[in-house]
Amino acid sequence: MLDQRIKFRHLTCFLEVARQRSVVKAADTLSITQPAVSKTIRELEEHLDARLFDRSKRGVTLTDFGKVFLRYAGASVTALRQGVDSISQVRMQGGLSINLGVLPTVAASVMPNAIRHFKTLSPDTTVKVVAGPNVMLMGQLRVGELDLVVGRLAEPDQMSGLSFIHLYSEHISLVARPGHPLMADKNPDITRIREFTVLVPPKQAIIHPTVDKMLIAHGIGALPDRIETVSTSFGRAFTRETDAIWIISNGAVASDIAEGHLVELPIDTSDTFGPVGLTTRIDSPVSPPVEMLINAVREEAARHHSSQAESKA
Amino acid sequence: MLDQRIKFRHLTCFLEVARQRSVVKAADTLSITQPAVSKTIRELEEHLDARLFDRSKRGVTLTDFGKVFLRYAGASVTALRQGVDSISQVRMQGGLSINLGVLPTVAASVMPNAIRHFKTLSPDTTVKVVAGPNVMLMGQLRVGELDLVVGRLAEPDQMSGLSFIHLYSEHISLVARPGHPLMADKNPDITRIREFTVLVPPKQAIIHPTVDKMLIAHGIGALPDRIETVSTSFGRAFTRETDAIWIISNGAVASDIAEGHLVELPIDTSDTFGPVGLTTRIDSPVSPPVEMLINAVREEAARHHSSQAESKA
DNA sequence: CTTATGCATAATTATATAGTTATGCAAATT
DNA sequence: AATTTGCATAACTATATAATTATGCATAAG
Repeated sequence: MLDQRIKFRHLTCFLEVARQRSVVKAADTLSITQPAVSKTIRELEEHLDARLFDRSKRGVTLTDFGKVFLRYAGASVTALRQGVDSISQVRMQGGLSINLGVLPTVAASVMPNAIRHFKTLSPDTTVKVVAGPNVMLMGQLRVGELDLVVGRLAEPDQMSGLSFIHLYSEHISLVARPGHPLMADKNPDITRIREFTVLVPPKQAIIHPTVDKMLIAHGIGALPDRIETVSTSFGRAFTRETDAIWIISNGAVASDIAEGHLVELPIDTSDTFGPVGLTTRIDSPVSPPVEMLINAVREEAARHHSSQAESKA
Repeated sequence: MLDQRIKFRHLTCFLEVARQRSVVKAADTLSITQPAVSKTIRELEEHLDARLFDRSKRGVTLTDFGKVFLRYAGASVTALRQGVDSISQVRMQGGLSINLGVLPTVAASVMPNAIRHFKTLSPDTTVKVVAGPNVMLMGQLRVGELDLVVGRLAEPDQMSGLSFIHLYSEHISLVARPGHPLMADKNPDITRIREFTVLVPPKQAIIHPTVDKMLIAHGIGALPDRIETVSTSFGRAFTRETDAIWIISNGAVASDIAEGHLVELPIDTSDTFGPVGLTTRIDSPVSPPVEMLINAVREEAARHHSSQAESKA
């Protein structure tokens, strides 16, 4: 069993000696005497019942046990440090905060419920929801301004240093208002969308290249009358009030389609199928609150997904 | 600063009281008296300079501070537990072990160097390298038989419960022996590959659907003379000795192409571009040794990638 | 061959610890 | 109103702790 007598004093001392490979130097930086360090290490070794260092006459080196233990000791100390820090953060700001980047696909579908659920579990954690061009969000994530970004998997070159957790996959849809002229036919000629204003994702959007490929694959090519927009609220309003066609990730309009506010054009978009999930930094392990949020999002995505499957059946 | 007087006794006691919402019950399961628990909690609160519980007359409840601290305390204790366990594992087996799944793309490119580098950092960790159909590897990863799988991103439906860390992206290549008849032309007609034996990835392979799509896109369709294989060593030998054409992820043959043992057919495979990376379980945080291996693979991939970029320039 | 380095050990000391039993006290239960 | 429940506090005690100084000892350096 875990020896309750182990104190963080032992671990920090151990970490320091391991780092410096020297009892004397460690004693110096810890501002205690050399024998105190020797004794602390010996105590830890006794508690663990394993030798952690090989003592030689020019410093100390980690044993196999020591090398293994080193990582875990570091993790343990880091966790406690974060815990102490979080307490003072709560004291200062009246609560922890999570900074969350949200892309349009999920902004209106899974996220509202996921965050609501998270807030029931952890009401005192402030969740700050940030929207914006994905390039910016990924940049903010990489420098630590965001803890988590939810949306489509970004292009490979933007993913360095980031980790992706898959939630579900979705395709891109072409939608229009109900009763749109193109839908008069049972099987409308898709190339006719050139006759209408088309709302397309702008260059910075994750789905931009995928949309381009799809259009080319259907022999549509450049669209003469196009509006580039990131705003789903604009897109939604504009599409419902005009004859425009909106090319947008399915998640952003799924509820509108389900409720009959928008209709999907019968075009094969299977090659636009792509993963939606959670992106985090790869270094700096996710803190417990962020982990809770991740779990909440995953649960909600699973629920969402299964209910979608039901509604299809 | 982190109060060095905090012992794991404090944390485990705190965790137990939080779990049971009761000082008396916690005292019982910890096999100490109730005042001892009260005192321990009070000590921890003094060390942290924050109240962790609200005391009422029917049990105790966590304060905001306590709720926040709970997660970190749990993480810290878990880490130390794992550390102690690892030491006994080392004692028993003479070393830690990591079970690693490797897909063909990286088996001959990044992984050898990555593992070599890792072994210099952690020579006493046994690395077990497993190859096989990706469906099997992902299954083993999910149940914990593997710690890590390196290769292409699997299909979305296989990724539930798994997390993906992107390393780089690569495309699929069509390769043949140098001096292959198709290469007599400068711009050979790609549909002529139907005249030759073609080695293709089998159904279970990750790249199978992508390859199918690509063939259809180039108007090739079903191949009359095909061999399905996962074995890169077979594929390599067979392709070099016959006029067969081998459809394989670029990474698996990159060095052969560079060294002139194989040549790449000039066919546009840009739509087969796909992410290569590390897949891990999403629950159960990666242990420090696995984390080290992940870092080694990432470094090696970065090096590999930059040297490839150089060789292109 | 001497000196310096680096760690271990011993002796010592004030303080902290980790429990214990006994008791108190307020709210909830009967 | 009496009792039970659940926690806090106090007083006490045997150990354990966390340092210290002084000293020893083997190796590496000069």
